[in-house]
Amino acid sequence: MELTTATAALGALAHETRLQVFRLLVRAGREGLPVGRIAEELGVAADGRLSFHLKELVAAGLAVSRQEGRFVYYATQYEAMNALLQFLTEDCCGGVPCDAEAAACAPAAKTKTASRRKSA
Amino acid sequence: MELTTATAALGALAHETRLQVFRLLVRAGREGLPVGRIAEELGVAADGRLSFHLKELVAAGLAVSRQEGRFVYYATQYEAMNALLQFLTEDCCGGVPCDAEAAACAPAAKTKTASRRKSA
DNA sequence: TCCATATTTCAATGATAATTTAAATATTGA
DNA sequence: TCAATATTTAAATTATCATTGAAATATGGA
Repeated sequence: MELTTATAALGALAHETRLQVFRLLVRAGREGLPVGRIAEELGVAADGRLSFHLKELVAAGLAVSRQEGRFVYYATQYEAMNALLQFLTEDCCGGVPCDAEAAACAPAAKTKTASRRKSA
Repeated sequence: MELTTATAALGALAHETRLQVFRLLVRAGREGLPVGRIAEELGVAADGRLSFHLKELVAAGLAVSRQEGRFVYYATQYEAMNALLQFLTEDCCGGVPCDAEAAACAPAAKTKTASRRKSA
């Protein structure tokens, strides 16, 4: 992962509403949630503001959207999330064994591939 | 971890210089690095700008500083880092087994305690 | 086709964060 | 105590981001 990409992703998460949305979507799994449902769960309005924040998450690569009927679903891009977490902890403590583990979260519905990496 | 705390931490990381500093410190381990060395490693000036960014990391709880002789050392606050990563992946996929693992990195020099959490 | 629901877009304003420049503080050794 | 190294602080400018308010687009059902 590139520095610029990581910075953009972190910037997208550095906002209370977006962070709440992101965490909600992480919980929601690969199928995601429609905008109205996101708004409802977080107790915010489904207006231009939320739309703006959702777009920011997509622009940063942390989420994807798809239209389904008259609803637009947003879902976590788990690969990007994992790459970001790994980027942050990379070569922790200079490679000396220190219980470092790359964070990983992949939705069971889609794949059951173990995400444990070689701990180097 | 609280939403506000996490947002602040992510905001601190959402800057190219600070992100580079953070990753450098993660690699450096608990003893950390003096400011001049950080500047040298990253190829940036050890000026007010770097000082400002270092302070931001400390303010966000992601780093700590200590004076040693005429040098000021900065080091990763691993506990905060781990808490943040855990916060981001919390209840991934609604608790359904999906290879979710809380990220963890603790410097070997200080503790060898396994940081693997119950994967729920 | 017309209305209602769902979501997005845009332009303007207001709020925050980063860089610059310059001066200040702290520690060590001569 | 003077000079040198190491790092921080502050005020002003510039750049970037978020909110507001209102209009626009899209889909499905009556």
